[in-house]
Amino acid sequence: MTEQQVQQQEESQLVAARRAKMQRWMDDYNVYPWGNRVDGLTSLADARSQFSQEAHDASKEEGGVDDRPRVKVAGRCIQHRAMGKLTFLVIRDETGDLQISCSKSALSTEAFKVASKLDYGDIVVAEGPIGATQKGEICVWADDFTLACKSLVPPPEKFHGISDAELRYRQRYVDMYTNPETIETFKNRSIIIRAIRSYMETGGFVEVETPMMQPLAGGAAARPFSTHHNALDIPLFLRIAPELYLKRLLVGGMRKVYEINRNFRNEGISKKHNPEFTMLEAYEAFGDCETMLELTEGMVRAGAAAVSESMCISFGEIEVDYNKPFDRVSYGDLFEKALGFSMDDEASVRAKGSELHIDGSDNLNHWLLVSAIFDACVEDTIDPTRPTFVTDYPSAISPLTRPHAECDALSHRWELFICGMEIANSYTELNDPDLQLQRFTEQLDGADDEIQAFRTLDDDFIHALRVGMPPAGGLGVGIDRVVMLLTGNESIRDVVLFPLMKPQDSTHEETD
RNA sequence: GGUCGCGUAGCUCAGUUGGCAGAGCACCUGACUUUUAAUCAGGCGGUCUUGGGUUCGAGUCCCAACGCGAUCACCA
Repeated sequence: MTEQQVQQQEESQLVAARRAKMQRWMDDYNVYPWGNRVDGLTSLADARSQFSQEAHDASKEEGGVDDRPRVKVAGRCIQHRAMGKLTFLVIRDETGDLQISCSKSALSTEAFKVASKLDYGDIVVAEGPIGATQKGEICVWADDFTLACKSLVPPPEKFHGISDAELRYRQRYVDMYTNPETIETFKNRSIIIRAIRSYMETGGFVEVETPMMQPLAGGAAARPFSTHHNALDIPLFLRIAPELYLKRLLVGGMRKVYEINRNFRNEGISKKHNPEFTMLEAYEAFGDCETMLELTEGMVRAGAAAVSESMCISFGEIEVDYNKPFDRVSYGDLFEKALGFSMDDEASVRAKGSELHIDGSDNLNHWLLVSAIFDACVEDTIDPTRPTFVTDYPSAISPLTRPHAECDALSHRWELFICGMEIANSYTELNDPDLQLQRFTEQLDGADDEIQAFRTLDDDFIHALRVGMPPAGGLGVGIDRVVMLLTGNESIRDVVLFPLMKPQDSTHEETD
């Protein structure tokens, strides 16, 4: 927000009213509007569960003993109904909502005044027996009530929460308290990632952290973000993948390693792409892409089990049953089934390329053309309700992958698709240093000037391979996309707390 | 980056053929001891995203910019 906008907001009438009210409370009732430490708080869900009908009934009898459980709770005011000598308000915390009933006769004059004039958004602490109203609403009958934090900004519409997607992403904190399902999603994200970590640890994988700022951005083909280190006066790139560093760890002698962390790719933004995204990469020495396939199926299932008892989870119109074994189909079979001719049939592939008006279809390498056709019209033929491993990718589009011994056009690589999204990518790693050097060199030769500017041969990685990397399986999993699937959110922006947004106050210098 | 759609009060939205800027909620004042999006009475609130243009007159029509969304491209 610009200073001007902040100023406008602070000058608005609604804010001014809240400031005035706060000042009155400070002057007249000696209220400190910013609160202090509070011990012994009970969550709202906990407090609600402590309600006892017997104790409630007994407390209403003439001369009955009041042994209703006492609770101390805190939350943000989301509803407020003042009725003269009685005020009802509903507060919210991350576990749910609970009504607080404030009777003038049970509270100090000051506390009752504050309660009856409370604003939506104020954070309060209330203490008292947990009981119910005449209509049966479970509530805390407050005998102590204090302001914990004055909210100076009025909340959006009180009943429906905010629906404007832009506002939800820009002011996530407002989205979170007005739309409880937002917190639910991010708690589930945490649960899923914890389940995945636990699954990896159980499998003997060691979590490591490798550089996010790299002198050479390798391990994938994306465009990197670039930055600069002042003291060393060198350019640095935000990593596009941790791959080349994780493999060095296998060279060093670690058997099973994984990393869950952010990658940064300077590419387009879409429902499935945020410029920074969370990726799990795992490498297992003496494994191959088959071991990684089994690992991945178990991992996705562990995540699903952590957030869903039935493990049947809807994603838009699609329902996926994660109990069932995942499908697998080879790249070539899928291609032939979708198009009616083999991907080895160069003439038909060439013809199809022209038909689809694929860029450079006349002189593109056969396998690159196959890949373009595959992306254009074969991927969509995968049943979205069935998690599907597509295996045996062409080597030409898999420069870090070991080719098949019997047919070096194909490689030991698979990708996992669920609901039309690419979720994971895995290969039997190439550990022949000479072949790897050749692949890198070919890749660089094919690159245009712009790509050459940031893609440089990683000599040290080749050196590491010469030292010797054991045969290994490698895996990358798009964690955000897994969370999308397992929480039923169709946009990556709904599973990333603070998705990248264009600044609203962009002052653009016109350079003519 | 291309195409299409949207942008009106704090929020959600209406605004007719181009003719005084509207509603509900929120907010302010008052009443009310069992409310459930409480109710009742009264009141406040606008750079119609921004900048140009057409017109006697523009929220409305035209052009451009900005932001958001959808979609395509890009992303092995």
